Amino acid sequence: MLKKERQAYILHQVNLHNKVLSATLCNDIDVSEDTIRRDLQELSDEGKLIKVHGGALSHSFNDVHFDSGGVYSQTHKKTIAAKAISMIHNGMFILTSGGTTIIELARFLPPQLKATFISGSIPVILEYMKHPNIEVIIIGDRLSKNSKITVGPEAISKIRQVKADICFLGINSIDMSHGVTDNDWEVVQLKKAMIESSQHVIGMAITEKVNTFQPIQVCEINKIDTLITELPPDDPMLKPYIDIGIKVL
Amino acid sequence: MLKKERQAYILHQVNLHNKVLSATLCNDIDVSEDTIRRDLQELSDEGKLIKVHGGALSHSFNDVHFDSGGVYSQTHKKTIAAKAISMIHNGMFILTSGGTTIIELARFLPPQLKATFISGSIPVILEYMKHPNIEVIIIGDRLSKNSKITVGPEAISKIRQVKADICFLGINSIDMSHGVTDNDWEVVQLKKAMIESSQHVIGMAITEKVNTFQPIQVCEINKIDTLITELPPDDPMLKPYIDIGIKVL
DNA sequence: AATGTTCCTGCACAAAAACGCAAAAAGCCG
DNA sequence: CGGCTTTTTGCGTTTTTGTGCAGGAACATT
Repeated sequence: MLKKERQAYILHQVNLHNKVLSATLCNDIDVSEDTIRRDLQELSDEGKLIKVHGGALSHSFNDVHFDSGGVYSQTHKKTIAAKAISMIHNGMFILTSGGTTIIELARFLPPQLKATFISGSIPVILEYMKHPNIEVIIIGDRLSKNSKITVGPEAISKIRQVKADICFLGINSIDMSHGVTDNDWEVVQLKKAMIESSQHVIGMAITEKVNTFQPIQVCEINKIDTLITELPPDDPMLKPYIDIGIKVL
Repeated sequence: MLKKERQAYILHQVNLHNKVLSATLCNDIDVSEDTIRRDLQELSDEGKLIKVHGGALSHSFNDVHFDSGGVYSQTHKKTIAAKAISMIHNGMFILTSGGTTIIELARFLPPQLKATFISGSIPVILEYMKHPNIEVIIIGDRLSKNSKITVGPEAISKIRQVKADICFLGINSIDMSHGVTDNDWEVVQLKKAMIESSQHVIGMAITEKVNTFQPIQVCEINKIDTLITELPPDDPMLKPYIDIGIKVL
């Protein structure tokens, strides 16, 4: 069998089944595994497929690209994400809500981290999918098209079954008297459940959102254990929060 | 034998078998390998064939034709999606598996359609999200990084709780004796549950996948109510399926 | 940490291609 | 016909290409 012929066969198989094992291939065609590996290497160099340990993947199925769009205040959110990541350790169970801040968090998780992330937010899950080591648990239920997160009683009951080590909450509004507030009733229900199911609650907010409030309350201010903003912890704006015992990063 | 005559013969052979070995040729015609090689070189320069180490290939054989977007056999898959859409009506509950064929289906749902789609496949859900009117229910559980679909007992039990009107199944392999088969154990478990929970099971497969099989069985052939391929229903390849009572579109 | 896979590197060997050269064949023309 | 050029072909030698094998590194899984 000619080399090109063989490579065409391999490509065909990959495109047909989205993945292919080198062991299977060297069995199908009658050549050594080295040859298969070299073929996969070449095809991979040509960008026809993605070579992985033990075989290859189709290129088309693999890269799901989604418009994250221009993220508002992205540099601030990256600062926040970096601080948040310092609180994550191997083996943790971590609940995360939705929101662009959480997406940034998901995007910058260190590659060697091994932990379990639980979420119902599709954009966040997309970022988790790119990570090589973390385990991802998806909360199922009805998909809310606005917030791109699963909402409903089923989702809430699933969250209640979890006892997470920490919970990262993207915060839309927070102030001393109203606590954490938001404007989507269904999302608020979810966040409430997440807070109840976590030993440690971490709020993440850019300072534009600090000291503002919205119609629906997520929780009292004292439910938040740690607050992360893009400012240094000694900024006067954050002092009231520190004074009532919230840890500020 | 004249040169022109010889080259015509070579071309004929290439077009007939899609490939040709220079060793075979110099045996058939009685000339040295150098001559054959020179002929192949000339024909290759004229673009009549593709010269490779050890012989030559027909041009059609070599180039795997991708359509726009990089999805393999996309036009076929669009044909299939169009046929599948004709089976969907307002108000239906619809279970869908994963796979590129289903993604095409999701992408081309008519905008005015109002129905409920249930799925655990992230790429498919992304397409559903863009639709203005449909309701989307997400099956939760552990996310399998390979197949980008939620798998596990929780997902299966959720599917069991559903009684869907129809189920669209992306099929990896189907043949008369092995039924529907696949190569990922966890995905197979899901598909089994989907079949049990649906009143009408529709298999979607490009014909390259018809009459092939893989290690793990999803279901017997008779569990499939309707089979959709890119071919017209009267194609002889599909006759055996019609004969055992499967509706073919 | 321990184990079995899979991967990469360098090597050897065989098959095929490229190159140069010369002989043979064909064409051209007086 | 004979002499000339041009084309085509075959043969040896050198290079390149394709393939398999062994040993150690990297990887995944327990």
